Amino acid sequence: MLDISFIRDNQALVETSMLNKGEKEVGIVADVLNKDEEWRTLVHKVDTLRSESNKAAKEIGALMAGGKKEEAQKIIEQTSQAKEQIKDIEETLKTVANQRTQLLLRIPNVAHPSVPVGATEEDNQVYGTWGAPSQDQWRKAHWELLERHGWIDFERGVKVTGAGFPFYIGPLAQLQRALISFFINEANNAGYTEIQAPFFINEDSARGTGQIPDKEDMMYVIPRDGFFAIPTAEVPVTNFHRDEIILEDQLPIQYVCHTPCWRREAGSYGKDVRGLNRLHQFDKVELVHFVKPEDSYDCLERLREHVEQLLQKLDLPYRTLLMCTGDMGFTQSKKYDIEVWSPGQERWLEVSSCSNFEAFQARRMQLRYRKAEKETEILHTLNGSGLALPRVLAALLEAYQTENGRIRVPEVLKPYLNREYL
RNA sequence: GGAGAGGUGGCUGAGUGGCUGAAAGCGCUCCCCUGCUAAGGGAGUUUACGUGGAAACACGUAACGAGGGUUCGAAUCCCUCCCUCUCCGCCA
Repeated sequence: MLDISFIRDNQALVETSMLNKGEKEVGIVADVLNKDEEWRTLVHKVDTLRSESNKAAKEIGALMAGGKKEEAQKIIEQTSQAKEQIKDIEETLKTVANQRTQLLLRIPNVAHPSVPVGATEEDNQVYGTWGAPSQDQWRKAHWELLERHGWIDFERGVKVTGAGFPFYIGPLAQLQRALISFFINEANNAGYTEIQAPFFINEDSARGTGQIPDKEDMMYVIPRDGFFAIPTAEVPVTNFHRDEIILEDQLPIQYVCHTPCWRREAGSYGKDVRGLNRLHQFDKVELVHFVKPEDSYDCLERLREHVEQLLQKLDLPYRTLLMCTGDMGFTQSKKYDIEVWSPGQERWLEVSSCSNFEAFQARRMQLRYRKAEKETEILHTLNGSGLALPRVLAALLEAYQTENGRIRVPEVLKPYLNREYL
């Protein structure tokens, strides 16, 4: 969420920024300012009344101690009215405060000036490309390869769980495990701390990173215990430091975390869901940063470079998109998507997005750091996939297939797999 | 899951109705003293919000696991929930 005083000082900017992100209900900016005004008036009122009643209570205490019961009784009678008034105001204050935050939570993060203004994915900028996408006609789509080798079992996945929950078998399972190790090792070498996180999160955590109230439908729910299955490791890892004050000299903090991710993907059916393109459960290695505000945009570039270099080492052609305002999402202020070339399908597959959230998540989470001068400030959070496994698997299988249908092992994975072919 | 104990500031740990945002100790910061070192003295040291202020800061309110309640007044009493520990049960 945004800082209310920032909204107060920059109403027009927040409104245009909302429109740029395709959020049409600009009226809520004015609404939140009105609510805030109302809220502050009430706070002032109730604080004054409480102050008076605190004073009275002290007087009563003093009188009682002095044995002057009657005088005390008099004051008690006088204050009983004020007490009711306080209760009333507290009641409305609670509602108003609630409405105020609800509105605040509906205002999206403001995009960085360097972000192109645009409505749809058409308006995303190609930030860079690497490698030469193969156009070989003979290349098969990964699902054909997997089927031929019997390395994936969708049918039994349906039997055991449902659509979108396949079994990975033999070499495919090994390949995925090798990739996970490779990604984590690369991150370790780049200074990330490896961390393993819970796969379920509670409501506060979901709110902290912005999954609710915006995107609750994407998550699987475990109602009996009030948990959500994580849609990405971003949620538990970012919430790791929720409600904390981190000392300045401990920053930056960077974590790498491998988890499965669960997404309901409600309403997404069609051709792009074939094979490994879109699943309800998939593995991902996630990179999460906590940095000082002044460092966050440098950090975003380093994060992007790290992720790109993973694909370079795997020798998989990719392109990097700078997402436009309309396509980048509620919580981000700037975001890159990295898409790997899938030569069997002849299309780009998104395998990572690297985002700067600035203080948007951290403010919700009360995640601060203490500066040397002792005052505290909300810090900035970033994250990026490094990388999402199934689509990397898809691109890799297609890119490393031979004409006779075998799959070569990429050079950097040989230490993990100890062979030439899968 | 059952029984019991407990949750207080960066840490340890007092505190069973008012003088406690919180004793004491430790830690930390600043200052003084000390010709090095050890030691000593003094001051400070939670957070959020509101109001005023350019700021320093001042004032007010709230917070002693969370949420309700009793009371003129609650860290202290009552209720619900969460969490931790010990024992039992159950298990990777």
